[in-house]
Amino acid sequence: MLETMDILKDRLKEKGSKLTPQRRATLNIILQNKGEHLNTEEIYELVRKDCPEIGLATVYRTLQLLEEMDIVSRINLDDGCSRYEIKTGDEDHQHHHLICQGCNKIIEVKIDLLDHLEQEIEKEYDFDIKDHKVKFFGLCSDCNKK
Amino acid sequence: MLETMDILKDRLKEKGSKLTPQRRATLNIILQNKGEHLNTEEIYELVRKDCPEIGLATVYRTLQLLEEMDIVSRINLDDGCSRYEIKTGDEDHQHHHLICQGCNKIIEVKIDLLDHLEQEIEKEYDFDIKDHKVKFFGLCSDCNKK
DNA sequence: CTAAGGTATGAAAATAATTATTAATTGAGA
DNA sequence: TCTCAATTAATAATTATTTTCATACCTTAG
Repeated sequence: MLETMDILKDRLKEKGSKLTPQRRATLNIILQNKGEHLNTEEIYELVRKDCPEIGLATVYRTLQLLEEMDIVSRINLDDGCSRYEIKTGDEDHQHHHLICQGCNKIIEVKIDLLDHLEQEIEKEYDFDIKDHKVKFFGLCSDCNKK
Repeated sequence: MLETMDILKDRLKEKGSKLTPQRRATLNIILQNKGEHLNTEEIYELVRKDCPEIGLATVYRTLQLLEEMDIVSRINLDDGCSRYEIKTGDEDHQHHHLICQGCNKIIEVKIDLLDHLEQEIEKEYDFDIKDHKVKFFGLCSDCNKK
């Protein structure tokens, strides 16, 4: 099984770019925090522990790069900043997010029943769907009890 | 049938707030541009025609207010700014957006098959869903031909 | 070995959307 | 009419993000 880091290295090479220590450190933080949905600032703080000389601009640039390389996805939870999570290669098992309006917790939803809906839209609107983003807002079970 | 403007007036009064000329002008622009998805700057420019002395900050505040009052909804199309559209009272007929990656056109989708999905999620995750946002990215029929 | 030319970087400045502050104005109710 | 909270315009401040720029780092050609 190919490690994510090797995949990144290959994709960078294809593009004439290099896997630098800064890029390696940034990807490592994201890998080590699978399940979290860290924003840029949080990633920056964590990366600095391994790589204290890194600049914030480099983190921004690296995250952009990782998104282009299809290694992470950017999540927008309407909280004023971008968050990132590692992409699973498993295309059949996309997930979406439940955002609790009580405690801001983020829960990942593994169900994906959108295929059917997509087909219907593609037919009816003659629109070639490449990607979708779905968010659900509401109250988690903890907040519901209160 | 109650006019949207009257609804706004009532809801503002309940809260001890007033329907000012600036607020009236802002809501009017949004009503007159049903089907568009104007951003704050665009709304500001249009409102200024009726109400030249209005400040941009007031437009921001008014849009926030209109969202709180459940009169408009804020749409985030990942283009770096908030856009707004009037809310239809018709809760059974929500709509979502197709965003063309070729020409940035926005198409409204009338189909709403998410109820089923929501029920499933509510059961499985014990999460009380209040709202959802769905966006589809891809290519519209025009862009597909090219 | 050394120069050339590209990529990558940190620091700082620039930008864009939005929010806070403040002092003046407005308008509804006593 | 008078009073007082709500509202406003103008401006400053903030926040997230991007760009600029001079420098550092490689790799390859000479």
